[in-house]
Amino acid sequence: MTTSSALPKQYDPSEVEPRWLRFWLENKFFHADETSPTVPYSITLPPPNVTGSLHIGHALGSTMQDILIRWKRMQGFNAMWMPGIDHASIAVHVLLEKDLKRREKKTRFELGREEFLKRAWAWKEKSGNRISEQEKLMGFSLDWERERFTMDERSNAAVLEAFVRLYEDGLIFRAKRMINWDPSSETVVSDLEVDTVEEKGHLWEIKYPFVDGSGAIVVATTRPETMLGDTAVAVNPADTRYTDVIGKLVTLPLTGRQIPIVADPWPDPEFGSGAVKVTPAHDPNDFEIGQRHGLEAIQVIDPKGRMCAPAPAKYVGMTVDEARKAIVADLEAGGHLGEVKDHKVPRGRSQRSGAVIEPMLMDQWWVKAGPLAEKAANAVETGKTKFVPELWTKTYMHWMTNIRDWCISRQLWWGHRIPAYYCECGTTIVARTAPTECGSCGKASPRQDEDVLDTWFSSALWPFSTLGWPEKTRALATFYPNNVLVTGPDIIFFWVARMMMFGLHFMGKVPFRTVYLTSIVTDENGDKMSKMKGNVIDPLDVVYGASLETLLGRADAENAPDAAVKTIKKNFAKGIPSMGADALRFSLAALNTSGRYIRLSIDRVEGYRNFINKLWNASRFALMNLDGYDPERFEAQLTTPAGRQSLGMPERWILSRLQAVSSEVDTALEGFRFADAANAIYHFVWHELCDWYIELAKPHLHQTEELVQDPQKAARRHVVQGVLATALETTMRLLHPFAPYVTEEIWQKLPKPPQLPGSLMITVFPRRDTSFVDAAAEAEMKLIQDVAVGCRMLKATYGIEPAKTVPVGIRVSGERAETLKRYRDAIERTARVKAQIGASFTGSSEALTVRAESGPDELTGVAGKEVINSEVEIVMPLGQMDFVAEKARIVKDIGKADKEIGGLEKKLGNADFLARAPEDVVAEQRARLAEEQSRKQRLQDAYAILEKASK
RNA sequence: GGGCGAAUAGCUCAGCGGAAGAGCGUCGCCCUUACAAGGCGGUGGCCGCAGGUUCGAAUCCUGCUUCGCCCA
Repeated sequence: MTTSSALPKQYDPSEVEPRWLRFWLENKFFHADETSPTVPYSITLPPPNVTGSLHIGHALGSTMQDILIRWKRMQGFNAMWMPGIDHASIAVHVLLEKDLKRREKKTRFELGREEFLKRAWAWKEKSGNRISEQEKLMGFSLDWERERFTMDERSNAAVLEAFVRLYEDGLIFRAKRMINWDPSSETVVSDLEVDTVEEKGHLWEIKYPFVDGSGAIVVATTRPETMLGDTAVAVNPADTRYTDVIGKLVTLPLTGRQIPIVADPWPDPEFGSGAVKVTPAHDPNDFEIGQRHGLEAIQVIDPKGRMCAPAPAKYVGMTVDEARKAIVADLEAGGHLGEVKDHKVPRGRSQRSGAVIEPMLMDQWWVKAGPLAEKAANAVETGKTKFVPELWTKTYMHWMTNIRDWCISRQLWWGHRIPAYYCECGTTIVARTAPTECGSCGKASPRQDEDVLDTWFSSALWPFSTLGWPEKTRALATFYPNNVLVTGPDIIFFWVARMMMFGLHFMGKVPFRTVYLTSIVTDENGDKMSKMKGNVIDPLDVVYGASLETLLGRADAENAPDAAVKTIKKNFAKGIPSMGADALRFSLAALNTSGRYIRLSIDRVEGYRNFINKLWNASRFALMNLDGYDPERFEAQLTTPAGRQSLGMPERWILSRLQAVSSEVDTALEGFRFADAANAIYHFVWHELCDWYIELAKPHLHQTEELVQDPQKAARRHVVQGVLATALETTMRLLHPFAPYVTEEIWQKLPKPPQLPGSLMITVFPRRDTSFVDAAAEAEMKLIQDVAVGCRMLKATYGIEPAKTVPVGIRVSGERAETLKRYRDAIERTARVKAQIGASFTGSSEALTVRAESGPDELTGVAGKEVINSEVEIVMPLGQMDFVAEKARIVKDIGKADKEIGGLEKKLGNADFLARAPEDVVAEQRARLAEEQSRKQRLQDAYAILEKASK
């Protein structure tokens, strides 16, 4: 017999996890073969950014993907999950440039392109490998042999091909338009990567004198320094105050230039003076006014964020802020300044560098988004791709139908260099290989564009570039389109939308059939996790544990602000205990409801770690009691009707419940309801298997002399062993996608038929087998549970220690009495009572008996009474009962019954209800009323007995 | 300003037309030989407010209040 020392009392993930990870990797169980004839199921991991490490958002999304992939793999699909890393052009720049500045006090321009790229690659090697390692530790079953990088050779080839084809199709062009300029990194940034925040500022009124000397027009502006580039003043044509001045010329102060007053719908007569200055080169709205009126765009701010010619020499070289001060002072000195008010000013800041964004007019490369977006919108409208939760469809559609052209050039070095070549003669050549000479003038070596492409350009190709595109590979044929894309809603525009556009354009098919959007993980207070705040929970810290010192040391190394250090000290005063990958994964699944946020705290994970431990101990118990068990014999027994008959009610019950939970999990996962699936398993394992089945199994498993002698008992023991082992084995398969390590560990130890494969992860996921569904067993078990719980409640009410066995009488008749008698030992064991079962009571406060025949109760003494329903009640004789407490409890119960009865009577007294409600509903309500009335009567009887006794 | 959403137990959230639920917390009692990372029991709700539809509303509709998020 196995002894308890064979398995530790507490599950130790640190010992278990590395073993199975190695086993899975060595056996290449994560690898999918594209030539396999089985039905494919594929997911592409949204590639993590190479600058980071695995954070909690990745842990969430990837856990959901792994659950899907492991589930589908076990269902027999050819499941392929594509791993990779994103080169994150601008993020790497920001990081390396900061480092360069701090350590060497240099800019990237001083370092040079070549050396900078060398460092970027070195960073990629180090950081990229770390992320992959972390993904492995989480147990993610990614197909590592396919791992890719957005700047590896094959990706480069895909990007080049895509650019050239789009150019040839007229969907990529170069044009001078308004862009968001980051003066600190000296590059364009995407609209999507600019946050507009309201900052404190001023509204300045400036007087522009009319050229004809007839006074001045007052304009209001939040950016006085841009006046040097003004080329008009605009007023609303509906604004009667200005009707007469439209068409006049004003002199631009400080420059002496003459500019016109134009009528345009843009100025809001209510805002400021109603007249606005127009600077087409430095404001998107002004640019449009400029377009409408054919105004010149004069650039007075350079790419470094400094004033430049043709601004007056005095200001050239000043920063925007310096220029503002100087200009305001000069305007005031010249008598051109009007009122100055405090004003909230919207300011764009780069999400990446934090720098204030300058709108600038520049030549850049663009993707013509309209035609691509039309197809992408249509694919969702026609259901070729679906969003889950469905509400995100609107966000996607809204963006797609208000699409703007996509600026794809970046003045950065780390990325895919734009395959455009310029000749001195003015010709632009876009080609797959560098041209040796200009096609139109014949001059040698046209110069390649210095810029690189927006990172998201390569991401948009990712679902098919990873499978070999532009080559027509077998992998592409097998795994494209993907079944699902899992990502966060904040990434809909970056990834989802662009993958849809490029997927449809290049492949002619949507890249994925379903887009599942995860919630956003926040801390327990609902605040977004941030290193600046110190409330970040690092998934690997949860898995392996981290002391407060470790956390503080890391914060220090990352130059975290004092506030963050304080938060860390408060939130993680005792550090983070090691929870194991399974506990974290299960927590993320269980908390992933359809809400938009997941508030994660260590306490919650601890709760689910306890669940893993509970499962571990249930298995430990089973393994201690499975000696002599023969899985093949049991399996054979289950396949015959006679064998099935030999199962006891609790066995039939737990196998029936197992069917229910299996189908719940399956249905929930089909609908991406991960929390429902996880909670169904949690409830089954804890509150059905452990709380009831194992408790009921114990007496049959106990190896005694008597049992050895009695062949019937030995046979019964074997059946119980079989059911317990089977239930656990099935549970492991059900739970495996959520908690792969502990389930594999337990599964490997369980005795099971020899024909099963060598790893749990390649067994078959449980399917509903209706032959095991047993409503009768479920009803019988419910009665046993109700009675046992009733007994426990009576005991708890009177402060009787749970371990102490007390006598109870159970009044019940008919079929139910038979059930209770048959499973008397079950009640006695689970509630720790000595039960007498019969149709009526007689007795006193010290002892009672139950009579087989029905008749009036003759209780002369005091007793606690629990009414289960109209046909079952429990009485417990008590010498020193607290009459007051018991009467109060009964009064409360009568109150509850009264409330129910009142509601039901009202409902049933309503003629409209009787006439219009479906028959079965009416019948149900009638039955409930009868039940409640009977229950109330029993309670009143009990009360009367107490009254009599206490006199 | 435009759009999208949310409000249910102390907290986090399920439920989305026919008996108000779970997990965590909290309060009692228990070291009951699988598990104290445990067992048993209890407490706790005008289902945001006001109307409407319906025989019947937490659930559907309208308005309001409060709070999020996205876009300008």
